[in-house]
Amino acid sequence: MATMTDIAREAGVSLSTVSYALSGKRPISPATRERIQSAIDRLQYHPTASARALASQRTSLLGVAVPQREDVDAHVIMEFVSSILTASHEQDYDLLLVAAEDHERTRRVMDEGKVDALIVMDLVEDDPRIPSLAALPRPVVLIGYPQESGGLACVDFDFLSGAMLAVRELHARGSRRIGMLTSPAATHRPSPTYARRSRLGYTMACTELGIAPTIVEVPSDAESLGAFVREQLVQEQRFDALFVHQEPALAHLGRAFAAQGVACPEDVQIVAISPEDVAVSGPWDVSNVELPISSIGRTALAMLLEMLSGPAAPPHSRLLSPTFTPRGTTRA
Amino acid sequence: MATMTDIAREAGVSLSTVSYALSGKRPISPATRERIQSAIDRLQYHPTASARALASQRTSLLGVAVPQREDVDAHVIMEFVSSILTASHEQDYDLLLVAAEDHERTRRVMDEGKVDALIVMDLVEDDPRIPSLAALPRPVVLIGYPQESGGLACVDFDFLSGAMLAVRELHARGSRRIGMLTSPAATHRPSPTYARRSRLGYTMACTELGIAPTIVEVPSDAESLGAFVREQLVQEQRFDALFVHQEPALAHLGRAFAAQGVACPEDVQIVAISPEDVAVSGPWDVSNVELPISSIGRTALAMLLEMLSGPAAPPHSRLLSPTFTPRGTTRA
DNA sequence: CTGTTAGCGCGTTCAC
DNA sequence: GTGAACGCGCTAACAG
Repeated sequence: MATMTDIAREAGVSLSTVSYALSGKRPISPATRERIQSAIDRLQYHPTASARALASQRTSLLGVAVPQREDVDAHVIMEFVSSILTASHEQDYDLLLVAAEDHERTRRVMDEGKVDALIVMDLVEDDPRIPSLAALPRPVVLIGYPQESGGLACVDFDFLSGAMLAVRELHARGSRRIGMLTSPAATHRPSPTYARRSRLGYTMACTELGIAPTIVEVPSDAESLGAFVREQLVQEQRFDALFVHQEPALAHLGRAFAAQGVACPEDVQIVAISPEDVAVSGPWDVSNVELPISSIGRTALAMLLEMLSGPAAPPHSRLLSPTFTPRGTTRA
Repeated sequence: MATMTDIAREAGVSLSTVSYALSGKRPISPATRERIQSAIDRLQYHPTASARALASQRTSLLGVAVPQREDVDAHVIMEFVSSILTASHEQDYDLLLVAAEDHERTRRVMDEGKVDALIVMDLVEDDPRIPSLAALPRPVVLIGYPQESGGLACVDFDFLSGAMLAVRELHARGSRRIGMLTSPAATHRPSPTYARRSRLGYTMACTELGIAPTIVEVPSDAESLGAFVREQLVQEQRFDALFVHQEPALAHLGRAFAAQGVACPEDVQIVAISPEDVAVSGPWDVSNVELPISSIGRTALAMLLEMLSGPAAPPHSRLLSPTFTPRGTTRA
């Protein structure tokens, strides 16, 4: 491997001249610049990352803690990672992956200066990692919005506003018995930070509109959802609209509607919070409040880079605003 | 940030003693070992990764080139990454992610010594990156088995043997008109390295068994597969068994069978090549030849580490042997 | 068993 | 505009 010294010798100049020619931090005469470049090409020179990192105190690497638990949607994780990866390459950073479950390792990666900053995905309420992350000397951004973030920067979708928007849209389209469908709250396991927020937003919107909130928790399998449709929609006719915050339920719900003759949007309107692709991939095209995965990823990265540039802005959270997209499951 | 020099002073020993105490490359008396450890704790010392990398010529980082194209299954990619991540952590390596599409960057990461070795996923036939990868001075392992691998190490599932196994199992269970169902060969786009191999295995097995091979190419949407079932299975009764190498088709196929009254496994038996989770996630439980994603990932990592340890074994490929799991779509 | 010393390759002062 | 010198924090000979 050729070093800068080799280039200097080969080009007949001094070491620092090569350095300045490469960094551009000082004007270099076109002539020597030329000879240096040709030496670089000839010797196949590439700056050594670790030497550069040692001298400059920056690695051009960003850490990303990715969850590996079975119960988080691999597609969503992949889209987060992918958006962050693309954005970081644009800023000339590479990504260092660590398993979120291995928090010891996540810490080490920061402590040893393997990365310049860190993004942590899949935060949960009362996440035990928060104090430890807050104590780190380098920038950290959380994806998720825990109630107690320990002063850490957070980026997430604004689930509260999103839920309110969904309810208002259903209300504006004539529905008055608007239920919320969601997964059973896991009291034992840690709960994602968004679970509480969407419920709260739903309840607030109902209160604001003067209608009674009803949160229905149903497991995400076909049988449970079939039973829900039969009992609560067909027999009791309890709801004329559903706000669904439960992505895996959407497809089953659509089939249950079809099987049991529930007309949508005539009998029951539906608005979901979901990424666009799951809204349109099932048996029907679901009107939704968009969950902007890629935007969250890009925003998290942008925030991290701002923090790296300098402690300009005080620590804060960014919650992405909701947008509603009417599709086949709501009336005009 | 405390440095090793600080520790040495604090513990009243020499710099190298600290280094050796940490690396364990030299016996240290329990007494001084103790004082060093206490100094480390007291000063919150952590070795600096870049300095260590510069001096030791190894980064403890492995590169992984991940594809981001829409047409590769995010789940599969995620499972590859996840298995490699877990395995590398076990060997005390971290993973550096690069976008496979950005091959320029992939090269740079190797050339600048940001990683010790590289895994490249999602190889295609005549992959243009192969010559460039083969010229790299550090170990490279491909996931995939291109016809011309340029002497690079490859790891993949043995699709040829897998297809043969599938056909034999169907034949052993009484089927004689065994068709192969797969995605249309994209003549324009690059084709994954496994497409040809499973077709070849299917054809070879048929020949071996003295039956006529028929490869049917159907797009993976519900309509196309419905039409296929109606025309070729219900009307023509062309096949009494299908070997399916087309994961996204399985669920649609199951629903089409149900809708059109094709009895499985009575009328038509089915064996797929697929990961277990997709085999059992659809409307039926499909007998399958397992596509062992995690094993491929772990094997690729193991191979990389062997290459890093020393050029013991000559360059070679590893193809994982198929296993058949009977489920609901084959007879006893 | 422990100290001393010279690099690893690059960044950044200084004087020339 | 250019060259020499030192430091980043750690590793690994080479002594003792």
